[in-house]
Amino acid sequence: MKPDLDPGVLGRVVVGLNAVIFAADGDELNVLVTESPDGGQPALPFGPFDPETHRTFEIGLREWVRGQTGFELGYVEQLYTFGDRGRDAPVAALAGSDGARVVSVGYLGLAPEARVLKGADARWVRWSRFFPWEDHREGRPALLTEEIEPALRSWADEAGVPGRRAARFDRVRLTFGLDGAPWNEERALDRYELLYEAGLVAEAARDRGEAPSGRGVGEAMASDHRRILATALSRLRGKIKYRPIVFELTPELFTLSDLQKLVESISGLSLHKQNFRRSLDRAGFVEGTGRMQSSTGGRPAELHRFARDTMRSGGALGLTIPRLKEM
Amino acid sequence: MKPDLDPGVLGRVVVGLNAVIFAADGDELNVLVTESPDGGQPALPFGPFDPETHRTFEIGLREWVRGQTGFELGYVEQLYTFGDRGRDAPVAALAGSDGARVVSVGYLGLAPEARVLKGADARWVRWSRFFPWEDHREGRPALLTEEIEPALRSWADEAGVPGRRAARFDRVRLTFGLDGAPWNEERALDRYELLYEAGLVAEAARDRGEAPSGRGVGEAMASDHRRILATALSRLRGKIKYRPIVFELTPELFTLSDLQKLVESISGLSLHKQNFRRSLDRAGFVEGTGRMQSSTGGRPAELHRFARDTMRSGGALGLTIPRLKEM
DNA sequence: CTCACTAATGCTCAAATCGAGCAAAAGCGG
DNA sequence: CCGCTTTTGCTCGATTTGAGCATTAGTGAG
Repeated sequence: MKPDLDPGVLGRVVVGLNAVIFAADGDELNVLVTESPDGGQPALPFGPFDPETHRTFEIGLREWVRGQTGFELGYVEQLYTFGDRGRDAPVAALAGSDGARVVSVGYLGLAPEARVLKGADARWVRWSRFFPWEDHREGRPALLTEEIEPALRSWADEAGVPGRRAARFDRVRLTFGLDGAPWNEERALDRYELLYEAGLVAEAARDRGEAPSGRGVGEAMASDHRRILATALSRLRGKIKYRPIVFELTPELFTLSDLQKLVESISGLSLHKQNFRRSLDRAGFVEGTGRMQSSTGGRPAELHRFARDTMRSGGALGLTIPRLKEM
Repeated sequence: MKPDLDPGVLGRVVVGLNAVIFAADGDELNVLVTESPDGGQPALPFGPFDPETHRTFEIGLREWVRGQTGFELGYVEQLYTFGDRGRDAPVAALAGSDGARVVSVGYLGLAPEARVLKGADARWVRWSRFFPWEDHREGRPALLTEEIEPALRSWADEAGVPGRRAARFDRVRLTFGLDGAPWNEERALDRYELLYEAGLVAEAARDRGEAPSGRGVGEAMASDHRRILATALSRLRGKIKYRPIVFELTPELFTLSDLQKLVESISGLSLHKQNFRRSLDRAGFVEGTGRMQSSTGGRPAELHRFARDTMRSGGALGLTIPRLKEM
């Protein structure tokens, strides 16, 4: 079990940093994407990690995000490190002529506001363009019931051995909440991976070097960036339940409805208003400011702020998500 | 936002894989450690990642674990990628003479049984050697109340500005569950990091190049391995609550008490027996086999197995932890 | 000026879940 | 056969959830 790590023997590795940067814009959660160099497909912002100048990944990340977009990231958290061989093909140009292996460390970043960007080739878009099946705020999307579910069922049906068939059915049922199983919004990554395996996203055919059969569901991204984005979405959806990180996405002052709309946009669910509020003040997350906001019609709402310090001692550390029954 | 990733310009990076491998042995959860090359301090198994021969990190990991210990890992999951500069000092020898930057991808692996090992320099030890303050099965450890808490309070007290003092107190209170705040077993990593910051673990002085002041709490490990282990413990403690991965650690057949003992050993808590069982069959995780085990005294217990397929549709995907009130 | 409309806020009630404890059942050892 | 131990079954009150009704406070049209 002695390490045998002579760098002279091992192949070259280059480390890159991928950032999934979310920001709220009105009621919607947006993600920062760039136009990919190889034309057409949107990509996640990507920056090199230079071990000579950057003491930590996080410092390197913050630095190039600042340089490229002119803004300061707030909350930052490491997601996952992607190192599969197949994945460097799409970024072969970056690997240099000697074909170094590209390893990407994915990060999740949150910013309170979708600010105008310095560089022209990056823009904010809704996450739902890439995962339309994940937005259940208006009920279960038709795309899911009319296209995805039938396609997944026939994919499960195609499995050879009966045992494999049953296993596939079960997996489909549990990840997509079919036949009475509950929809779990946190499993966005599992769902993307299943769709990839079943060949329903355009990336699947592309990565196998085949011609795309049909359009595929949702908009494709460069390389494995849609998988990274799904990882980020899953992580964010899970984390708001046990850490008060929604407030990294809110402005200083907000109404309770604004906050609810934001949580709904993240989770892709519609929530029960009164119960959402109840859980907020049980946890002691927010405090009223007395100031009112004359809304777009209806009774004015009080402006609240995140109660950084006043957070109730015994209370939960995250939001509970009081889901409405599926319509 | 164009990537500028010319490998010729960037410094050298070497990727290593660190594995935290847990296995149950009787009622106790053990972790696999090796004797560190630089004498004395235990280390986590560490293997090189060779981009030439390994298609994915996971394949590389499984291969060298198989080669070094002769057994096959079951469940494997990526934890975190550690790339801070400071950390290569302790593994400088591994980085080669040209001082390549060492980036370690940490993995969590679970094995159903602490099998005898081929190689002689790796052995199974209880995790609690490294984190004695995390084991609350017999009540809150004396170490915590008699040494750690007072030391942390005086560390908080030392902070200059009053605002910083209050912030430190609050952080101590919430991570260690003081003054009425609840103890959250999942926050093992936060607690280790706080102890490190407060200089209460031996690694803190060592990494600053100082002489160790006092012994430090718990047994120290090489490099930042104790932090990696804390990451793994936190992850495992959290994950058993929403995925049925305890069963990656159980033998094929087990009694419900065995299972409870195992969960207690992982979480460091004692659980309420009847409520633990109730939550088990609400979720539909286990099924009886009819066979009995004549125990060490007392009524014989039925042997159960993990109900892989029968898992109740609507049910939770993980265990609930019906904690006993702190004694 | 009043009334309809809209959204915020306040409150209630039943169902489900959780924490805790009592009691019976089934082997073992003397 | 009796006391000991551990498994197993069951009950009960306290919380926490899910869901809906009612009231309040603005806006804008008639």
